[in-house]
Amino acid sequence: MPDAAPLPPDFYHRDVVDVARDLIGCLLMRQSRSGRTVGRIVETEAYLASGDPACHAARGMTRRNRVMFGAPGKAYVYSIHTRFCLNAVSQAKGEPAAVLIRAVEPLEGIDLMAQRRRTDRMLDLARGPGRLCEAFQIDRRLDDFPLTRGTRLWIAPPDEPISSTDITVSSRIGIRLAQDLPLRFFLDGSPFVSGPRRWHRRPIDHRRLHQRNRHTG
DNA sequence: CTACCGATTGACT
DNA sequence: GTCAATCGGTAGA
Repeated sequence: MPDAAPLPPDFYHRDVVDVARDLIGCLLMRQSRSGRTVGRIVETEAYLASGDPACHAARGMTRRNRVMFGAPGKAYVYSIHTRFCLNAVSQAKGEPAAVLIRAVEPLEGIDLMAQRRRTDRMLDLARGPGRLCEAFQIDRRLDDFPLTRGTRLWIAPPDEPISSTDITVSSRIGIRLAQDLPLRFFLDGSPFVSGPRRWHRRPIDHRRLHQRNRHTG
């Protein structure tokens, strides 16, 4: 595969929902000392600058989410449950919005991904945001890194055209708040997509409700 | 400092 | 389908 040029800053300088949809089919590129890995983005989620309580920026700037408040086109990498998640900061400076890259189809550097993930199963290499980051050796050192340079970590346009009719929307995965917003996009029919393949509503978490009720009396 | 919690994953029924 | 290990981030005393 030839070197693929990165998407320009203007690509990210648009409504975050448009960016999330248009990232489906794009190529996630990672060049590290140990080699190159490439994957086709098959699943994303948008996190909105306003009206979205599930967005990390919903309750103001902190040390963790500060990158979201900056210029579009940068990586926002955060840790959760000992894993990392990769986002592309989008929309506009001062409007903290981002696209979570949830899954890619491994295309190049599959052996390297398998080594990092300690599994040979193709479907376990980069299906899910935490697995993806492990396969691509992405951690908080890449927080605030520009995705528009074509070095270390970048995103390139699709290698083959994606029809908008092949992209499905659903609710987002793994969040407690704002579960009903249609902000998850995925490539219809791809086995490399994580989670449900159609619209769903997550079940009520009774354990958490109980804890919450007990705590608030 | 403590307490709580999660944009997850892997193991298990 | 269910469940919890695990730890950095966050808020608050």
